[in-house]
Amino acid sequence: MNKKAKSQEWARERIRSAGLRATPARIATLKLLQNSESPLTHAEVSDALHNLEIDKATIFRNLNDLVSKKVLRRSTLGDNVWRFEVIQDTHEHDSHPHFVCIDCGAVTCMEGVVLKQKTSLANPLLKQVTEILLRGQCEDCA
Amino acid sequence: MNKKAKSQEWARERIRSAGLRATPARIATLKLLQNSESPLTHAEVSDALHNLEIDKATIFRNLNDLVSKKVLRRSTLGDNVWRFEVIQDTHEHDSHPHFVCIDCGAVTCMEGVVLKQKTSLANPLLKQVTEILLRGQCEDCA
DNA sequence: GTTACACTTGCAAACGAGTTGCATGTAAGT
DNA sequence: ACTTACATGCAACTCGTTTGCAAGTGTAAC
Repeated sequence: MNKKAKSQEWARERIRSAGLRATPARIATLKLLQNSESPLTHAEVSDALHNLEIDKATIFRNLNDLVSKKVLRRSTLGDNVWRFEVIQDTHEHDSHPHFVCIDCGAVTCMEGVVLKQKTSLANPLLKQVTEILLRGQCEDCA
Repeated sequence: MNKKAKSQEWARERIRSAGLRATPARIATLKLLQNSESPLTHAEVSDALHNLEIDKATIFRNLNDLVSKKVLRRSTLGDNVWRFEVIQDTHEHDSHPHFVCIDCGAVTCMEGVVLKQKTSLANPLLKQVTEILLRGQCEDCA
């Protein structure tokens, strides 16, 4: 099996195992994001797949569906535009903080960082934190 | 001078010293944000001041003007909506972490929480963090 | 292979945040 | 009080995103 067919099959399997139907639009979207080095906006995805003539609403729906199935991650750089990237299933992504570069959108995992109370007073809210997100400039963009 | 008049005078002075005219809309906006415990969106400001019947374009312009004059801080909390808060001119006006409820969207400021390295290894990325965002369920939604 | 149905799509219309042009109104220095 | 540069109200507009609905299509079961 050549590379292209492999990527195709990978995308197909990832979508199906998420409980979604492997439609051409979804496969193309996932392949595109998987091969991209940084998160892409809806517009960028739409643009890259223009030859397939997929409706923008469909792309939005697929991106959001894949996000809710934990196949993609959706983040914002502060420009009021969502960006999407494939969640690599190498390790558990819920437990550690993520760092989003506000310039390039790259998301990095920060295993070594943890939250601490400044005072001895326990903050009840801290117990309910499900995600920690740091925003700033990554080394490449600084 | 009573409390209300004091707050009014404070807002007036802060706006004027920023080089802007102290109009009723601006004073009301600044007073509101100063008395608020968490950053507010444009919609929330607009809603709170609805009895003054200030146009939404005016509120947007004022918020942005106050941001560019460094009176307010504008931040995005992951939902693609700008939120505004007064920059306190006390010695430590570092930005503090924000807690966003993933259900109701409520925002809480977490002054007492700080990031720490788990290991002794310094993470160079930490120095470039401009915003810390915690996401989870607030007490009301839990 | 055919069938059947739930899931997807395309289209268009609607939505919400935010911006802009322009005529009118007003804060504040004189 | 007068003047004018700055602010406001209004409406129209942009842009990203969502939604309702009818038509189309994966896919599991035959």
